[in-house]
Order: sequence, then structure tokens, then C-alpha cells
Amino acid sequence: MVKGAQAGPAAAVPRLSRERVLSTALEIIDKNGVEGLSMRGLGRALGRDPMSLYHYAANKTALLDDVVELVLGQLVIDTTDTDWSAQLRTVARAFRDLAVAHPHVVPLLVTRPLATPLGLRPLGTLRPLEASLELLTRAGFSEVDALHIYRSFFGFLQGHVLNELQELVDNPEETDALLRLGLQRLPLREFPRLRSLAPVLADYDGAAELERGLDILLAGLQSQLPPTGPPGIRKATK
Amino acid sequence: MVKGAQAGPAAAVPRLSRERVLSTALEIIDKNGVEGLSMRGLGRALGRDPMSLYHYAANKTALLDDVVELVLGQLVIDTTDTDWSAQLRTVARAFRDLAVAHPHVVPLLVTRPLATPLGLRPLGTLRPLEASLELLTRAGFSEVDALHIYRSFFGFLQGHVLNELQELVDNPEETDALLRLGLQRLPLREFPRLRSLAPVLADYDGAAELERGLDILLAGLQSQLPPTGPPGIRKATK
DNA sequence: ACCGTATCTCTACGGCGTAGAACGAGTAGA
DNA sequence: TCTACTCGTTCTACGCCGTAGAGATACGGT
Repeated sequence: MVKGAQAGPAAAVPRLSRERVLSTALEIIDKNGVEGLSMRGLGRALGRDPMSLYHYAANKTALLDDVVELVLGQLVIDTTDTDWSAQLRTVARAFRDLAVAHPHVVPLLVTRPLATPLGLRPLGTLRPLEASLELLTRAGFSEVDALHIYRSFFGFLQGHVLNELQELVDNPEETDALLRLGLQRLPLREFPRLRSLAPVLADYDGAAELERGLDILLAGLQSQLPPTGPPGIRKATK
Repeated sequence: MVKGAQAGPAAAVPRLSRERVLSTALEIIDKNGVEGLSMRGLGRALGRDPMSLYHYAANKTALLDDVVELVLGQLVIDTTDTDWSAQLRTVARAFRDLAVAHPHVVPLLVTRPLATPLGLRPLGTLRPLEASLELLTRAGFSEVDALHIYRSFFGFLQGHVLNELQELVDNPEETDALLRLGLQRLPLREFPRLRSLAPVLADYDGAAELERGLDILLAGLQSQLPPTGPPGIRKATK
């Protein structure tokens, strides 16, 4: 018998690795949603016994945290950008792009931090926080203010994608907005406003809405929290 | 034999009802989290066969939607308030109070709308939307602007509670902030800012943070979207 | 006394996460 | 060359899960 063993009816698999495990998990989630991912199914997809996965993650919840890391790791923040609000805008767009590219991961994105304590999360999920702090303190904000801004900013982003990715369409083959969204079920008496908004709801533009929100938020931050620190020479917008 | 049948070794149960089913489900979630709720466990808690629950909900996901309705139904909006931004402030505080009272329900609150199309959700979960639209159009906003404001507002609220309810503490019996949050695990080189923020992170004040955020958001909305409609005589803050 | 309906129970199926022990191949030391 | 050890993997098994399908029971109206 050959030693390499590269053949086989189901094509023997090359080798297992953390990367292959996690990216396959992400693929399954992208296709079938979080509920559609099981250790057994993932094992099947990798041509391995489910138990072999426990070499790469302590348990299923840890694996989910790692999937979050895999996605959030793609979010790059340029901490050397001297225009902090422009940089945040760029990050916001990148974050939205990620969410739109992986809508089924969004539940994990917003939900895992409620279960896993900060200090135990995969490092990749904490880098955006560290980088934001770096960016903002370099821009002259105090550490405390930097944290406030980070929180408003990512809170806003999470709220935005949760809004944008809401399930609206009930009946895709219908063309009339009201029927498409299934709003005809709502009692006319109780929900007149909502029903009359059907056409508006039906053509939500996420990218535009994000920009509008950013305008408000960044303007608000700029007026409430002028950079106080010494680092560079400020333009003194105030 | 008696007809009432009120006795029994495990004290026969009075009667099942939608309300009892849902409020027991909520209790279990409050105690054990969403993952801790199973149809079988819920049946056990009610002294009934699990299958009897399917008389009150089509399946488990519908039951979860109904739990969201049970919680969100407690959010009252006074659509007759002539000061829309004050009313939103009140609603914001009530929403936060609900989230703090039922932290384990928050994952459902933010996550179920991603799975259930608008038109198929329990009516109680849509009432805050309808009421907000009513409040804002009465205040003179166009329907479209009212929707925009609703979205920024609830997006902000969701972002806020997700921030506030993040799991931070790793080691509760520790007194030093860094160790309490488990941040000593983070490589000093890569996470200097985050580590130095440990004491600040450790005493997060959710209520105060909410007010700060509301200040920014409401001011922003007020400046970006002055009421345009005709209804009442406006105070013309502008 | 009867029936229809609403409520509830029984049984069973296929799937889940993962504990515990065993296995096989590869590597390093003797 | 033999041996000991490690690492990735697999096998088997346990106790959960959601829920389909069919049947039992209780009850309100006639």
C-alpha cells in the first residue's frame, strides 16, 4: 500500500488546522445561520470525527467566539490617521460591509460579548477597542473620553446593522409593498402609520442611513468632547 | 373520586394558559438564560407534558418571539405628549430599565427581529414602532422623518444596552480592577491602553452613560430634522 | 345521554454537545 | 533498532433536545 494515502472514495482530507476549522465553520454559518452550525455537521464538512474539533476549541461556545474573531479580525483601524473622525467613518463603513457580507454572523457579533467576559475573549475581538483608544488618545482625547467615544461609536454601529438587517420581507414574489412585507395582517385600526409606511420600509438604503447617522453622531461628539490633551497642535474647531 | 382533582403527590396544577406559559418561560430565561430554556424544562416547570405547550405556540421560535412581546409590551409610550424629545427620553429610560431587569432577554430582543419578518411578529413588539410614529408625526415630523428618528433612536438604545450588559467581570472575588476583569491575561505590549483603563471599565455607570448619549442624539436630531409639518403651533426652538 | 372540541399525554425519531478511553502515526532518545 | 512519548484523531456512549403523529381525557352545549 502507498504511504501517502491521498486517494479514497470520499477523497481523504489534506490536514486539519485551526484556520480550516474556523473558516469552514464560518462558511456553514454564512449558508445556514448560527443555528445551522453543529459540531457534528462541522466534522462532517471537514471529513473528520466531530470529536477531533475539540483539539481546536475547548467547546462550541469558544468556537463561536473564535468565529467572531475571524470576522472582526478583518476590521483594520489606522491608528496613525490624524483625522480621527474621518478614520472612524472609514471604520464604520468597513464594519457595515462586514455585517452585510456575513449577515448570519451578526447575532454572534452582538451576542457573544454578553456571555464571554472581556478578559477571556479572543484577542482579535479586542483589537478594535485597543486601536480605537490608541487613535483617539493620539488625537488628543483623554483615555476616559476615548472610551466614551468608542462606546458611543460601536454602540451606534451595532444598532445600525441590527436595524439594517431586520427581516422585513415576508412574501418575496409579491410586488406591492404592503403584501411583500406582510403588513396586511396588521389590524388597520391599530397600525395605520406603520401600514402606510410600507413603501418606505421596502426600500431601505443601509449605506445612506449609515452616513446620516454618522453625521449626527460625529458632529455631536465633536461638539460635546473637544480634544483636551496636549499631543499635536489642534485645529481648535471650537 | 372527587371531580375537581386538586390534590396529588406533586400538587396538580390549576390550568394552563398562554399567560402562565409565557411568564414561566420568562422566569426560566431570567434565571438560566435563553440557552437554559427548553420545551421539556418548561413543561416540567408547569407540571405538564412538553407537547401540551404546542397549544400555545406553534414552535419554540414562536414562543421566543412571544417572550419578547411579553417584555416589550411593558414599554408604554405616551403619544399625546407634546414634547417629543422629552417623551423619547422617558421611553429610553424605561427601555433601559427593562433590559437591566431582564438582561438574559436582551439577546432575544436584538436577535429575534433578524429572524422573524416584520409582518409576522407578535403585535406587541410592533406597538412601540407604531406609537413612535404617532408621537413624531403629531409633533410635526413627516412620516419618513419619523421613521428615521425611530430607527436612530431604537438603534441607539439597542447599542447602549449591548454596551452596558457586556460581560466584564471574570473574577468577582478579586478587588483589583485589572484582576477582576481578567485583563492581566492580555499581552502588555499589545494592549497597553485597554489594560490601563481597567479601573474605568470596572465602574461603568449605565444610567449616566445613557443620558450622555441621549443628549448627543436628541440634540443631533433636533438640529438635523426640524419638524416640518403643520399640526400644532411649534415652539420654534430653531 | 350524546357529541364535538379543546386540552393534554404517550411514544418515538433523529439530532445534539461532549465525557472518557483507545488508537495510530510520527518523533526523539537510548 | 527498539522504546517511550506526544499529538491528532476516532469510537462508543450518555443524557439532553425539538417535535411529529396518534390517542386519551375532560368539558360545554344540546
